[in-house]
Amino acid sequence: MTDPMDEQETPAPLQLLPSRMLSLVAMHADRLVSDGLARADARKWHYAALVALREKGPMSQAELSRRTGIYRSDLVAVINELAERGFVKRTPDAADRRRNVVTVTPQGRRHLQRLHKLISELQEDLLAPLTGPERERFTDSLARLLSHHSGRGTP
Amino acid sequence: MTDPMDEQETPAPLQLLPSRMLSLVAMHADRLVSDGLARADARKWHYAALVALREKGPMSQAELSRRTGIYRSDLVAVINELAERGFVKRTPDAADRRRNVVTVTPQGRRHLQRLHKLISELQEDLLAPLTGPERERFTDSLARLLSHHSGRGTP
DNA sequence: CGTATATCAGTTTTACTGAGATGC
DNA sequence: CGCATCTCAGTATAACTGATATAC
Repeated sequence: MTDPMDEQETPAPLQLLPSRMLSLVAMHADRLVSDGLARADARKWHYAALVALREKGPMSQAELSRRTGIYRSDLVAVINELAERGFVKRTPDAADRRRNVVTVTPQGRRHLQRLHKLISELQEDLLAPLTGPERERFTDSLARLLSHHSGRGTP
Repeated sequence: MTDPMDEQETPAPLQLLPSRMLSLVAMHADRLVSDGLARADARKWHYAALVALREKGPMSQAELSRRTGIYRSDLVAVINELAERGFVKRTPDAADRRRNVVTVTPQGRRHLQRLHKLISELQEDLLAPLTGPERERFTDSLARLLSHHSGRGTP
């Protein structure tokens, strides 16, 4: 009493759809990273903000928001958290008094070093089942997909 | 006046972290698929449910929930939507009157065919920038990552 | 004036939890 | 009785929107 009507093309088993696998793997990756960062009392946006500040130097919150993709409104909380922990300093911009300039402190720099190490290990864990060359091809493909689907760089 | 303290390892530009790229590409894939399905008046879970029913034949909602990963509570709405459109039928199970048996209708089967075609095209769009062999390697890597990080099959 | 900034408050979305009614 | 099923109602999280005050 199985289904008597087997027509033309059989839908792929759900699990094998690239879009679905991407979504699931991304979820796992996300949990991996979030949990890892949580153990270091950090969140993804903490890392994103610190990296951006480290790359480009001190900048306003609006600027930081644009660079990291964190919403201007949510950025407030992120900076609060980083400031509470002494990793960044928020100082009014003398030149444009609407702005706060966000600066990484020495402790923030040390913290970023730790996070960077942590994150590297987590990427390692994430890609564990792939060989070296496979990882390169995989991340290269990801980069190509990303730039193709987001018109350019930071979405 | 750039930052005078450049220590050891430079954190990778955020955009190039595999975990981050995965997340972004997955988001794009998700929008692609969701939007595509929306144009066919469908949602991802509709497809998932129909595929599972097509694969295994009629089953109870609890069973369907387990197979698709849709939460028992959310499944109700999914089945409602599919039933409204005449794609599935919900009938009490005579053998176990707690259960509803969900069956795909002929229209449901046709609908699934359409969705299947649509989804295939969308996968095509998703992987457009990759060559044939690259796609194979990419999806193969995804599958390996998935099975590695979810202990097995459906999470 | 129109535009940008920082902040706060609120919505929307979706995964997820809890509890009740029914039946095994 | 304990356990499973279906259902509804509600929480939690995070992305996202809107509005306000201030300054350019």
